[in-house]
Amino acid sequence: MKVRVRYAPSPTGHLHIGNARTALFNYLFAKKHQGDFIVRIEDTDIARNVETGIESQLSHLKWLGLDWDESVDKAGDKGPYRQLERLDLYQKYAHLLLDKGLAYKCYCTPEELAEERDALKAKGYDKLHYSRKCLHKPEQDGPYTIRFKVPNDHAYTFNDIVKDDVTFKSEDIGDWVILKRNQIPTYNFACAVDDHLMDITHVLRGEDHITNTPKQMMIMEALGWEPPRYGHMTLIVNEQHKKLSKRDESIIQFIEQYKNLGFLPEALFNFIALLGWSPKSDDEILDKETLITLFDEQQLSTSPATFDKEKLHFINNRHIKKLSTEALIDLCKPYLQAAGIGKHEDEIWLESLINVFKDRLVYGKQIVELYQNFFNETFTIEEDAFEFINQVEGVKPLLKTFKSNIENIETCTPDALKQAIKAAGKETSMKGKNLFMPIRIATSGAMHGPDLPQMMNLLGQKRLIHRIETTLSKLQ
RNA sequence: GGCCCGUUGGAGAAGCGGCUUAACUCACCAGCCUUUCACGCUGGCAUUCACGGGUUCGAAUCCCGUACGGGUCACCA
Repeated sequence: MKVRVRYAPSPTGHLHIGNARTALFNYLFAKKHQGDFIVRIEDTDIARNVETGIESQLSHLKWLGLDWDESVDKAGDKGPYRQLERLDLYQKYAHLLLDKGLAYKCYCTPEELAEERDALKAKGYDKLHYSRKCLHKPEQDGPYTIRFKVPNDHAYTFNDIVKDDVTFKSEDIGDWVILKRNQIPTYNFACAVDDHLMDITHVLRGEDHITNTPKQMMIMEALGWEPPRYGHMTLIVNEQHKKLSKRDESIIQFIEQYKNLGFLPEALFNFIALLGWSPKSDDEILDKETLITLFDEQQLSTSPATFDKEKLHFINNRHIKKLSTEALIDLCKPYLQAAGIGKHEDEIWLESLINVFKDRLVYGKQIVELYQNFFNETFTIEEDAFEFINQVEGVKPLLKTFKSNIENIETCTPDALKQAIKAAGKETSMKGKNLFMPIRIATSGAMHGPDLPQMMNLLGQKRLIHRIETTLSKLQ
């Protein structure tokens, strides 16, 4: 049987990193097994739907490099792919269950139910299940919901792709609503119906869905359907080991934000694939095609995946280093322009700027920050750098010589600057670390940084001279 | 509280009963390279797998208990 998986977002907001991961693993699984990847829109919460939700979800999936075989914009023969367009289907099956005596109409109001629950809670009960008081109520007028009659004394066991055998007992589940007052299905019901009707063979989703599984299984069973294979991936947690909450400010959570910061889609794809999964290979910098061939659902982790920001930065940096100069310029240019940087400079200047920072650039927008720290008009020397330079024997003659060498340069190029360094070394008999470090510190203020001649060239003669003078005055 | 799940170095993680004197990656440290820095390369960094018991010739790996952490209990998805 052909593998068919689905990613089923609700259009209530932008693409979240957790959802992106679900989508990504379903995609990987489908591609790995030459199956179909379907995107189904679960928009049954009409109060929370956002106008642009669908478009936003789909466009960011696409940006990440996930393409689908069937969805709202790419019809297959199992559509429609939006749940609000399938209401007749859910209603049909809900009434079928009603006819079979496996479900019943409930006339309780939300207020009544809340009261009931509060009363149970007050008595200290753990199970706040519905009382079933409408189970035998005669047919009456007015709004109603349809509740599924959960079988007594039934165990739901499934072999989870990630967690192996998992069992839930029916006594832990109360009769639940399958069709709301507004005749729209609830999530678990619509999901079960659609998974069957769309021939879904495998369901890969977050662990927060694991308690939904028995509910979906009982619908399948009541309707005489074969449930798909389920796999529940561990949650993504933050540094405090809490589930990523959309309000958590410590982590950037939406794909769009990463895109806007100038993260690369292939890097994000790479990073997300490592969230709760690991390849057998040693290398962790992987492209989409490699990830597809390497993917193995047996390698899905059972312990929570910690969102490691450092790792994301590392991975993105590695992908940036792979970029051609042209691609990197395309990435950085908009941020520089927005910050008003380099307006009067030419393409060559831009290219050398980017080449100088390429090695340490984490994401596109960071180029602005790097630029500003680097060209800062108020030149300051870092503490450890000053300590170092201050104890170098003969540092002042060296810097003076170097300064005059620079002043004598006619056309400033990296090569001319390199010669200036060499000459200063020769004239003052300084070499190695004691030659390069003072020059680096006097011109950049730090002990670490990009390639010296390249960087100095970017700074320009005037600024270099000024910085060396500042350093000299501090040295006394 | 009930039910489900997890716990390996500074960090992310591999490990699926003997090949583990615990892989790999990040960070850190050292060496080489480059007359500096960065890159790159090489090496160092858990005698130990939350704790207690058990099974076994043998356990990070299986079982039980404890502690801690998390998820879930809607006419939300």
